[in-house]
Amino acid sequence: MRRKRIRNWENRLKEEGYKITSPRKTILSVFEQLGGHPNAREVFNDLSSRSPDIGLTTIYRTLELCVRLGILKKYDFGDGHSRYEITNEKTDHHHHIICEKCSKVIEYRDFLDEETMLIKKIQNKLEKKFHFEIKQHVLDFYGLCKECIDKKKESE
Amino acid sequence: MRRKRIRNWENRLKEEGYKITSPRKTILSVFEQLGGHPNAREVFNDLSSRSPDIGLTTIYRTLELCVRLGILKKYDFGDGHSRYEITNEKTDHHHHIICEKCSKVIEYRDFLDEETMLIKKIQNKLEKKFHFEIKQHVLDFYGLCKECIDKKKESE
DNA sequence: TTGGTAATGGTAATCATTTTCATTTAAAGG
DNA sequence: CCTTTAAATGAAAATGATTACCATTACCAA
Repeated sequence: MRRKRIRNWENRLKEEGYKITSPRKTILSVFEQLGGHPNAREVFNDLSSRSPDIGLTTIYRTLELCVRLGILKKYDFGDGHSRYEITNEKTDHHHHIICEKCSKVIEYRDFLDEETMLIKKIQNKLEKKFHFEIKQHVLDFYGLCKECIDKKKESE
Repeated sequence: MRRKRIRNWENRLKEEGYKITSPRKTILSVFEQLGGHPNAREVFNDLSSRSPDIGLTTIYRTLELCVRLGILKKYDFGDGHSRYEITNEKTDHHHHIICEKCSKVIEYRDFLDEETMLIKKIQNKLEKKFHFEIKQHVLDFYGLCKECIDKKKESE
């Protein structure tokens, strides 16, 4: 049984009354094919050969629209570029390990059960204590990746 | 016994061969007195009456220098401004709850024992698996604060 | 007190992101 | 298939945070 590729994001756009345009298809295809956490310019560069007529403005607009509709997730790792990633069951909840030197990002999603429980527990307490309505959390680790550790050793 | 106020940051600067200058004193005093997580412009505005001759450039330079020396910590909550906070025993390790609407930031340092143990465990696992050298982690919660929840209800 | 050097401050530059506006296009209806 | 029309697009200019440059100033060791 062939599984039909359902482009969920097309439905989401239609649901909200947005048009399925050629630039939108092209931009989303980058996320479907490449994965990772590209920023606006990286999407732009990736498209520059295939679709040189898509402007950076449209990329920004499309990315923000998709974030609003939950099609993409937006991350800020503190390197001055907003980064985006397609939302789906597989990538839905995970954390990051970020190299402070070269900005490489690794993601992982094999949480310990203990972790999930602890986060829930903390979240409940915080909601009560501060009257917040907590929607999401970020648990990211920062450090040095293997390559940057090696480079550092060499230069010493 | 009077406890002499030891300005740790003066020592840190001297240790590294940096000078104790009037602008640096003034800028650091903002963090000692106000606390919170001001960004560069907020520091600048706070000083505009007291010390109108300190340039925004110097603020940026001083903040980054202090981050390099560990005198300040730098945060990025994704609202487009880097925010800074003085480092000391009291504020050393904590987490944030950030309102996605108004960008208010609450910090908390409860639940650290449980957290410490779990984080250590996760950290070890990740270091082995990905050959990373993990230096720090961020556990922040995002959602809506009481005021923004109320406002939202009113407007419905 | 003074000389050397780091620090400063104003201005201009940079870089990511947004806004503006004239032109193009998706998609609904005939 | 062919209009119609509002939404979408792209180019260029605007914005806003941060950084670079450079001439001037101010620590601080001698």
